[in-house]
Amino acid sequence: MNYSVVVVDDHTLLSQAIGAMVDTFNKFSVLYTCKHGEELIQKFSDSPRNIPNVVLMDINMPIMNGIETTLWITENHPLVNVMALSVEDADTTILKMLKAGAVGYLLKDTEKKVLEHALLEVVENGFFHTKNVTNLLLQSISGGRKHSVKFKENELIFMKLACTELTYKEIADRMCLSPKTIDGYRDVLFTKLNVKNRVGLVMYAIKNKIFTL
Amino acid sequence: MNYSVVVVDDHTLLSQAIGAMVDTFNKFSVLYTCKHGEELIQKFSDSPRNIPNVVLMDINMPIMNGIETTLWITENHPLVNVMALSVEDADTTILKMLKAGAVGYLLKDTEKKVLEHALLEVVENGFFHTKNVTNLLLQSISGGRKHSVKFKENELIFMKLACTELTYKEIADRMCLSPKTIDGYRDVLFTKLNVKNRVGLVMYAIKNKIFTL
DNA sequence: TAAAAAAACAGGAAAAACCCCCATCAAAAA
DNA sequence: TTTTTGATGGGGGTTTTTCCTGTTTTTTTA
Repeated sequence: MNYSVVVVDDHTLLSQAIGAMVDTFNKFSVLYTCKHGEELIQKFSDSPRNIPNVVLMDINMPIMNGIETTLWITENHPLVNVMALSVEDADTTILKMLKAGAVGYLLKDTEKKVLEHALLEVVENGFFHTKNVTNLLLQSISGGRKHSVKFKENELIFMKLACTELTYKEIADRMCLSPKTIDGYRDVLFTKLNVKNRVGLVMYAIKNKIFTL
Repeated sequence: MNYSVVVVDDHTLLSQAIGAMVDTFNKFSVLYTCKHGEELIQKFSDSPRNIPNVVLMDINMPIMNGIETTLWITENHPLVNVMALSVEDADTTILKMLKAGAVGYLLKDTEKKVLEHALLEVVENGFFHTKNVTNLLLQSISGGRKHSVKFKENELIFMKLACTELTYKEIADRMCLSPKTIDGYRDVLFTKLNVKNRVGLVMYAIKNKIFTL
C-alpha cells in the first residue's frame, strides 16, 4: 500500500514536476496537485478521499500562503503531515512554518534522494528536519531570541513610508502628524529593533516583509 | 532522433524534477543538469558531447546567473537555444534575458503541455514566446526603454556598503578612500539612477539584486 | 606624447537625520 | 482618586547627508 501525497505550489510546472518525481518513489503516489491553499481546502472539503498522508507545501503562494494553509490543516486535519518546501531559508519563515505545524522543512535545492528519505521519515517517524533546521530550533529556544517585536499600526505605516525617498517631514505630512511625532516613532523603532539609522530600519522592514518590493 | 536538453537551476530538486519531466517528452531527452552557470561552462568545455540543443535556464542563481550565462552561451555556442525559465515576471529581467540572447521565456507556472510545445517551437522555429513577452517587446521598442545602467566595480562595492548602517565616512574607511570620493560616488549614482537619497539607492540595490539580503 | 576623460579629492553651506529632555492630555490601572 | 502609561509633539542641539563648485591626479585616447 502506498502513501498518498499532495503537492501545493503556484508554479504549475514545479508542482507537476515534483509530483512526477514523487510518483517514481516506491511507497508514494501523488493524489493531485494544487495551485494554492484555497484550492487545497476546497479539495479536502469535497471528499475524504482527497485527504492525503502528506502535503508538500510551497510557502510563497498568492491566494492563501503556505503558513496560513498549514495552520488550517493542522487544525482541521491533524493527521495530515505537512512538509514545507521552500526556496527561501529565512529564519523567521522557517520558524513560522514549524510553529504553524509543519513536520518538515525542505529547501528546494535538495537532492531527489533526500526528498524520498524525508518523506519516509515523515510518514514513519512523524517528522524530518535537516541539521540546519534543528540548529535553528535549538538556537531559537535557548537564545530566547527577539521576543517577537510587536508594532503598532502607525509604526507599521511609518516603516513603510521610511522605505521610500520621502523625508521625515514629508512622511509627517502624509500621516497628518507633527514631524516631531515622526521623530518619536523613529527613535522608538531604532531602540526596539536595535538599528542605528534609517538604512537599518529599511533593511529590517524588508527582511521582515513589512515593506514589500 | 531526440533533441538534447540541459537544465540549469540551483535548486537541485527542481532541476531534477523538470529534467524528469522533459525526459517523458517524445522528442526530448535530458543530457545532464547543472547547479549554476559556471558548472555549465565547465561541462561545455569538457567535451563537445556535452553541448545540447536546448538549455532550460533559471535566471536567479548564485555563482553565475542566468543572464551572464546566456550571454556566454550566445557568444560561444550560438547554435544552442537558451530558454529562460523563471519565477519572476519583472519586465526588466525578461528584457535582459532576451537581450542576452534567450530564444524563449517561460514562467515556472506554465503547464507541462506548454513546456513541451515551447521546446518543440524552439528547436523547430527557433523561438517561442508567450503573448505576454511579445507584448512586452513591442512596448519596449516603441515606448523607449531605460538604457541599461552600467556600474563600475567601486560603485557596486559602495552600493553594497550603502545598504548597511555604516556612515559614508565609515564606508570611506572600509574602501580606503577619502570621504569626498564617496561623496562623488553617491552623487553620480543619484543622478544615474534617478533617486533622491540613500534610501532610494538602497531600494535600487535591492531590487536589482546588487545587494542581497 | 599631448589632449581629453575619468577618478579622486576639497571647501563650504544648507538640508535632513539623529538624539537628547520635557510638556500635554487622555485612557488605563492602581 | 491617584498613578501610570502611551500617544502626541515642542525646543534645541549635534552629526550626517546632500549638493554645489571647484582642483589635482591618473588613465585613456587620439
